[in-house]
Amino acid sequence: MEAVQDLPPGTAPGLRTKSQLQRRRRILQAAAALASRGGVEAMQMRTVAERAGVALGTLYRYFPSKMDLVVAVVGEELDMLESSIARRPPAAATPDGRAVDVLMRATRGLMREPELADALIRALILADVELPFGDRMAGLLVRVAGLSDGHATEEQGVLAASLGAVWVQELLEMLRGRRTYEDIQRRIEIAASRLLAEFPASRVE
Amino acid sequence: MEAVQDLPPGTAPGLRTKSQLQRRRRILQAAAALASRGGVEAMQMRTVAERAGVALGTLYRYFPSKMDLVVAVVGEELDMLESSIARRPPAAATPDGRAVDVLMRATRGLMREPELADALIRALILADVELPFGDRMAGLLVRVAGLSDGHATEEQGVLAASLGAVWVQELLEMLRGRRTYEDIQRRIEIAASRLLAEFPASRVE
DNA sequence: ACACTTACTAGAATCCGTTCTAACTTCGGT
DNA sequence: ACCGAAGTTAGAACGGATTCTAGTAAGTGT
Repeated sequence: MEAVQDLPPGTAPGLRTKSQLQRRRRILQAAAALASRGGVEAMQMRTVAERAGVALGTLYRYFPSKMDLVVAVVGEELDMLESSIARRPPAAATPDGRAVDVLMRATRGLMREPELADALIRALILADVELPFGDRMAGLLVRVAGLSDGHATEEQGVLAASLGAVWVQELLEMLRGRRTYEDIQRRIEIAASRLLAEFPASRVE
Repeated sequence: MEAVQDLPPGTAPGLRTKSQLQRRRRILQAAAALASRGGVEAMQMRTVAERAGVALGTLYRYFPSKMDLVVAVVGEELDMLESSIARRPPAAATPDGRAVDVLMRATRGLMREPELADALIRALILADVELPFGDRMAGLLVRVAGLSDGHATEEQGVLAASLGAVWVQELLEMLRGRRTYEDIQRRIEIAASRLLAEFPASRVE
């Protein structure tokens, strides 16, 4: 139930030897693979351990709880999203257009592995841990909406975070089978147009 | 993992005798009491059963899973919020003002029992069940924002639901200790002013 | 090489949600 | 008053996350 103090993203410190990095990698890989089909329930700690070729105790040394493991997996997915965005930045003309673009791209990515997505999103919401998720997503949106990374207004931050919250909620509804991709797109567009409309400038009609 | 088919809100059908209603009541009461301190983890099925003076099997007959139990408890809380609002409707002049009023009133209510709130919110978000929560809250917001209950635009519905999503997210952050009441108020106001600003009319500022 | 701290392993043990069993009650109809 | 269906009970049993234990391997400083 506690935070992952060690092993932050990137080249995780606290991992001295090469074999430890590899272990960590194997674990994350096994976890993601298992979750990809079967969802959370398929991703059992014993199974992950076994599949990663690691003792249960060791798994727990690397990830003190299942949640921590899930959070780490999500972190990797986010890394991928960010690099995808860096590779091919959203092209829309308006800030809200760009934000929608990014969110829908992420949505498509998640839809490709619904079980994984389900597991990840739920776990994230549940997480007691410092979740780099909401913040990271909000930061990403602020950035993408076209505000110089560092110095966003508080208001801008709040609005970006709000859009992120809406998105997460819509994803959950989708996972519950109550939204189609098109639903989400439409709804996110509506919310984004309100939340991220240009600040000082004109309002298109 | 499944929905509560029987026992909808109000006078729950499917409960023939008086003693069954009382059992149900005792269970819900015990559950809420346990969750009030100690949160979800304190609300263990065995404990609830014991404290309600009911066998474990019976508890499971009334509420097929812990989640169903939590959902029922939340339902009761929502009933209370709605009746509180009916008693003393929000007075603010603008739709977004009224929405903020309602949300902050709900926030205060939840803050009074943080452990309970934590348990309930998380469980709800997790729930596979048809959760009358998002919808109920969104409907409440639409209503309170001053749109004739029945015939809200799709856009209005989306916007109300969005504000609800933002609120839930902020609550979660609060429960994680990352927001104060004032934070939430400020942030909800910002989001609401964007999402629920008068539609055709002027924009202040 | 040696001692020592730290990491890893296999497996048992614990905790809690959930399911199952067998016997006992309660209720509605006759 | 009696019968069968449905509701209850105490308690055992099962499954999966998490914890604990004792012993083995690996890395570090001297």
